[in-house]
Amino acid sequence: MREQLETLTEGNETSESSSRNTLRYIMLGLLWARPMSGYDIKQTFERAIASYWNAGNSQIYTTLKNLHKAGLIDAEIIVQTSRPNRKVYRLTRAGEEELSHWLQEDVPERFTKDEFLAKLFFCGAASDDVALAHLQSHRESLLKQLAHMEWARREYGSRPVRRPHLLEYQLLVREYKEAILKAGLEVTEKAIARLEQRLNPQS
Amino acid sequence: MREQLETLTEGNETSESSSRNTLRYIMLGLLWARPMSGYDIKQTFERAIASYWNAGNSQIYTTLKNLHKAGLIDAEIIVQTSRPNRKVYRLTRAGEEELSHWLQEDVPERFTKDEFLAKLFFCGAASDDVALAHLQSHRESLLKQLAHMEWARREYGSRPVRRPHLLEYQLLVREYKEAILKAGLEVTEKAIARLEQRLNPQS
DNA sequence: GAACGCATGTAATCAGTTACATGATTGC
DNA sequence: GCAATCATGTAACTGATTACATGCGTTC
Repeated sequence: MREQLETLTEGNETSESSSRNTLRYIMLGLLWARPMSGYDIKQTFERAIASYWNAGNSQIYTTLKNLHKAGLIDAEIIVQTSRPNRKVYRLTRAGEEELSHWLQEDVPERFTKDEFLAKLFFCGAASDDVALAHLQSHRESLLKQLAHMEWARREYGSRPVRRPHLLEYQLLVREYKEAILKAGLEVTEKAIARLEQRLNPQS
Repeated sequence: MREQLETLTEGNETSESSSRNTLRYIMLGLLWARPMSGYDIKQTFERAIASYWNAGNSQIYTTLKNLHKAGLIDAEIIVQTSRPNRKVYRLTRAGEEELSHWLQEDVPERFTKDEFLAKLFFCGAASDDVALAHLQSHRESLLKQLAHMEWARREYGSRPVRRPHLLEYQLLVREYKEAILKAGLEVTEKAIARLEQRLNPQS
């Protein structure tokens, strides 16, 4: 599909990584913003990132171990008495470079999975009731996501942060995500109205 | 996170599958619409589904083999002279039931990855030029996707099909996808304008 | 004679999910 | 006494990508 010129087979030692592995870079980015433990990272995902990326604890902790082994982050154990100890990680110089390299790289054009649309596409093979139920629960899901963004905006939107310049792009991302959620909601609600009309044409 | 009651450990022979493995079901759905070869399936992905799901040839062919082994599809070899032979698959009764079962199941709430937003989120750690470049190439990508949908509408939108009832939901999916692409485009263009203004404030 | 369309696959690897495992403290 | 929050991980598995492998016919 895309031709790959292999005329220059040598000379690829520059950086030993070329995109993908997005999670690694997201985590580097988070640790650039401030030093954090695996637990903190998980929290940040849930609070601020979950609508376009997420990871389970298992993946987070193994990735932290990898990043540490690769020398991109340093670890420090914070001893606590009435709570389990924390391992707090912070970016090294090499980690900063890796992050900056990723930021400058083009975003690879990979398709975005959407299981809802995939199922809806085939709803003609089921009944309209089934389609309606999916649309309704999708609407609930969208409303929940929008409510969560609203909550996050209040809770974390206007607090002093260590990296103020990050805030601007975080707002942009939120604006983007909110816009597409709302656009999806509109189409969903119109479709629900149409179907309800058809299935239940009283009044 | 979600508790799983294991009080009823027995009794799970009903259907040996419970969601996930979306690709399998998409392929069953496509074969329900009409019998197809792996090659046809790949084409259909590219033409009609690629914006919210896709798969490489390797995955398509191995999945076809699995579905066949599971008795959900039948295979027939179509001998051709001036072209490689084709293996055309069609749904069995068991396959239809599996599909219908999936269609009635709730869509599991899994987050949707978006590498563009993930990178944009951290663009405060780079320069505005970098962010601008990403936004511009994202705009191109959105325009390309919209153009492709336009093309698909003309090419495949108004032709007789074996399963006319499918068409309605396919149109809805297209409408949905188009709406969110346009919403994203709008935000992207506004952000580009803002950045260009800032980086290059002549006139 | 190069590139493209047709047509099918295998092997190795990587990313991501699920299940499992532990344990103290705080609030209801 | 029960659930939630804090806190860190390992092992097994499944889903998805990348690289590799083949080969004929048609069009430029």
